[in-house]
Amino acid sequence: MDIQEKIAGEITIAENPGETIRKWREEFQVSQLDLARYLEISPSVISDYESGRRKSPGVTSIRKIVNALVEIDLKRGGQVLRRYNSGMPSDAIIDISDYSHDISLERVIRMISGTNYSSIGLNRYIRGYTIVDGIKAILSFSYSEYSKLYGWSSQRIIFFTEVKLGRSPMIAIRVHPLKPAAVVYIQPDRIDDLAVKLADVENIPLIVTELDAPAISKIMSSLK
Amino acid sequence: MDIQEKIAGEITIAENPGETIRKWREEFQVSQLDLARYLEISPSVISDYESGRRKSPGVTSIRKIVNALVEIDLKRGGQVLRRYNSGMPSDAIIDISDYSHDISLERVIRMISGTNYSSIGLNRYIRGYTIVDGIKAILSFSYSEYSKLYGWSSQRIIFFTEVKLGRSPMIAIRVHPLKPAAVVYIQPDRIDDLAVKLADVENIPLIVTELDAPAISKIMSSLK
DNA sequence: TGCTGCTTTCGTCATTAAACGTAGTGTCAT
DNA sequence: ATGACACTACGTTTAATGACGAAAGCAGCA
Repeated sequence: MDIQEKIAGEITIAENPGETIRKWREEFQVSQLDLARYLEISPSVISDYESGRRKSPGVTSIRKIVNALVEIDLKRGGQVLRRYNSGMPSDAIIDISDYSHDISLERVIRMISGTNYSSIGLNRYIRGYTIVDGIKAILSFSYSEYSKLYGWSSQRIIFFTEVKLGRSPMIAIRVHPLKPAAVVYIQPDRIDDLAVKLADVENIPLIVTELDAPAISKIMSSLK
Repeated sequence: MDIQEKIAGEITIAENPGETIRKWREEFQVSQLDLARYLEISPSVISDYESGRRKSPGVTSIRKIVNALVEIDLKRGGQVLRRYNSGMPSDAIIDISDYSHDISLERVIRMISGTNYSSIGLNRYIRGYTIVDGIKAILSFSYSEYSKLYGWSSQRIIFFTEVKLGRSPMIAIRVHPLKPAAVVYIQPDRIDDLAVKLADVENIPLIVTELDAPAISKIMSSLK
């Protein structure tokens, strides 16, 4: 989920959408005038929204306003965005890609010679994959950056390298709202009971493979 | 952030809001007819939205629709909501309380004979504390339930029992948006390097105490 | 075959959002 | 005080929303 959706959602659900628009405009430190100039409309329009004369703004207006705030901030160097989004893409993500259609999880697991440690079945479909360095991700990702693991669809496999007991990755998944379709540990030292238990609770298959990350990357990117 | 805002945000930002409305209506397994009946409007209105004849629905319409979907699901027992929100209150929280004013962290750590394992100073203040069973919390809390650890203020100490290496609790904190003022491990087996590193990165003092949970509970509740 | 339930399409109408522009208030630095 | 800037208030226009209801297209199914 990106920041635009978060702001738009807040505005839409708020008792008073206008006030919420104002809150975010001020948060971004954009004057009504600047916003109006950017959108090439009259400043009074912004005032009308915020004061509540326009009681139920349409999604197009909201989208325009929210996008404008974000884009203005980006032009200024993205200072505000960084507070919410903080950080740049890191080197924790080794490979990430999305497919344009469903791919059978069972087939993928067969191709990477995976062993299922959980009691969750493999008859589901994925639309993307992410290969991530477990330790680096934990150390370098802030909360909101975890959503980067999910690319365009949360219906995906996440591969973790640098796994010792396998607890950390499953706990990160447990605590985070987005859940992958499957988790694969790449050459882990061993698999802790808690990791398996968490996988079962979350209804996420927990797979182990002895192939290495480059090999997996090659296989996954060649699919379809 | 609750689910209504998430859905509303998605609808608003989507290229095609109507399709996104449909997606969520189907996700909730509500027919256009049921939704229309609940909102006491004609089914054709829903169809008009979803088909895109109404290109820029206002926030009131969206709010009504989103709330209706959630309320209908609740009436049916909240099956879909649980997938996103999952879980009931648990017995993982041993004690939780809030103070009506600031209390010096340094003083608290002295009273519980704590040792600071991190390089973060103790000159800060807390407004509450939570004592939680680390394992049970991880197993029974869904994402949104983690906020229960924070009571009224996130300016608080969180005590964890049942700690082995001390990685899991810090990872949970790392991944979650709310951050406590300090973390205390109650009689851990040992302290892993990664736990300390995470505490430093998060700027949260990581303390260890050899007192047991009931003793801590007594001390913390007697404060002021 | 015909019924029932779900959905779509469309013509129509009242209301209101979306925009303008002008006029006006308040607050600063100069 | 004289701009410059940020915002508010309001009257006005037009295009679109929000709603209806009727008709008709598809399913499944007894």
